Amino acid sequence: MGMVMENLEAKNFIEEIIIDDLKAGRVKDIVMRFPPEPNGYLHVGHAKAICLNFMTSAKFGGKCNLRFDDTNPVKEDIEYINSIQEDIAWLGFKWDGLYYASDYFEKMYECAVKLINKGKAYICELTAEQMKEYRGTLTEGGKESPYRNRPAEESLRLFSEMRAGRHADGKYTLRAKIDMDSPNINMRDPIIYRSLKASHHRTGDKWCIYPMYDYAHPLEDAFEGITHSVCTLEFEDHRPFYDWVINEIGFDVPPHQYEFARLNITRTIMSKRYLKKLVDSKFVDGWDDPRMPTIAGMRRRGYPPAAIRDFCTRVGVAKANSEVEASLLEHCVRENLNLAAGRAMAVADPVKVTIINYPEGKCEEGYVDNNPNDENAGKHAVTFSREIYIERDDFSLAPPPKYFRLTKGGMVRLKGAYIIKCVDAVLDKSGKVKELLCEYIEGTMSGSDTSGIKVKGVIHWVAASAAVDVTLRQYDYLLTAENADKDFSERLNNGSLKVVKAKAEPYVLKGGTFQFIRLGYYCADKTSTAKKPVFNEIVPLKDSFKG
RNA sequence: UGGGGUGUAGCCAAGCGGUAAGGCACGGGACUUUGACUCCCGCAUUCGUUGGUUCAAAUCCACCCACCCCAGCCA
Repeated sequence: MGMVMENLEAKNFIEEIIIDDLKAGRVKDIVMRFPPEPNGYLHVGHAKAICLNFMTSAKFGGKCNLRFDDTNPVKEDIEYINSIQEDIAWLGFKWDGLYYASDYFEKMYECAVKLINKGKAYICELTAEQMKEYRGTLTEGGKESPYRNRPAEESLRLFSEMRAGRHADGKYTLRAKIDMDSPNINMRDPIIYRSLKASHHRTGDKWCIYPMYDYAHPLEDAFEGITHSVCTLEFEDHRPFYDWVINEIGFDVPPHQYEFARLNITRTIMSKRYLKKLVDSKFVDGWDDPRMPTIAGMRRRGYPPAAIRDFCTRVGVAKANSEVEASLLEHCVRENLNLAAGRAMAVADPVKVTIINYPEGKCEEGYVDNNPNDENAGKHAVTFSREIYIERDDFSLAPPPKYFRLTKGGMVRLKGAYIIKCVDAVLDKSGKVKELLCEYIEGTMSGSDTSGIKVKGVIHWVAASAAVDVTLRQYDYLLTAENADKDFSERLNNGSLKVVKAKAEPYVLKGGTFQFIRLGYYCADKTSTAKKPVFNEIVPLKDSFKG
């Protein structure tokens, strides 16, 4: 271990802490954990935490557990437990231990009894309103509860009665006895157990008291031998209580909590509460709707897991609140797809082109690389014939300066086939292009071009005879929000889901639903200044290929 | 007016007393059977402000300013 250590460089402050702990001999094996509450699907923000915990522990030869922090049964569900496991696995991580906070309920109860016996916890009868009043304010200390010095025996008795369900919810709470005058509100005798007669998705009706997060979390970490417990910034104020619990119960290898800034992405809703609202109100098809910033949604968009991992690595880990530009995520996706994705041509908004000098019924095959970045990927044939489709915006009646694609009288190369020249455009009564009449240039077939003609533009296309209809969905943007509190519904109604019937070459496309990822030419989007396409390839969505 | 945090380029982010890494974005050029990709080149005389210590400060000290979090029987 020591030898290995010499070569390790810290990439962020968490790693730095770990290296220091290792060097100082404070810990010898690193154990981390990802502890979601199963109350929703995972989103990219979680991906950052997942990557942090799994990658960091792996880097130091340690372990990383998946632990469901299921201490509030009313918000949790088995569906979320399943989806979370799926998503983490899809992201490419394997957890060492799979645990549930609910498995520790008995041990946690015992710890609470220990605290009561030590005189460090008591049963309080203050109502929620009184509790709030007694808690004090940000600037003034609180008042001690009249039940604070209740004898341990009495608290013990009431606590076991709570457990037995003999008291109504809200009647009693178990509180840690610390300091009602603390400037840190979390230390003003926080509640550690509440009565809650709710059926738990795993323990059923066995329990009717549930531990609070602040009390449960340090114990869960300690039980699992977690050495470095990483959470987000808003828990910084909770750390003193975390340490209090660890210290009062006493553990040989005390876990420590460290905090980092959560991920924010421009124009992206990253709050489970809002995402759940989107799902519940049916603004989206579900948690895995491709417009959602969830892991499941991104999976359906065709984002490769490696791209998400790369993104999480590139955003870094620090304590400054920040908002990463969506372009970084998009860059990671494009980069990954460009290297790995197989290519096929599809036309999202087709306009018919007739090659007037090409014989009816004749067809030829051209060959295009399956992946220009991978020599071993091979080629596939594309059929060329008299009637083809090209992208509507690959032709311009009134071309702006430096327009490289098709214009009246201009020439363009059809990728993998001939150079064509547009001789006329047939318009409908509204002035919209209905059909283009073109001529192909003999001797310009891709791969055997002897013409010496150079054209600036190359466009994608599909042959009318060979093309198959597919449903192409262009998800231009994830659901976004400048301000999630304002005009929420209105923005949701402007969702960017566009479903269009499109034509695609039949090579890999067997019909079904596809996400179209554009590769190649300039395609500025409407709301950003990006010149690069957001998408680069055609990737099957879930359940595609079934026609 | 309490406590806990954070301020380095448009956005992230290294830096840990020796004279501002890297990525994204952006600009310019080369290349190109998609204007993408790839490849070059450029992009902070300055690190929230103001003072102080020092031969030397983004790094140490002090003050100030700005922003974020905390008063759930949620996590």
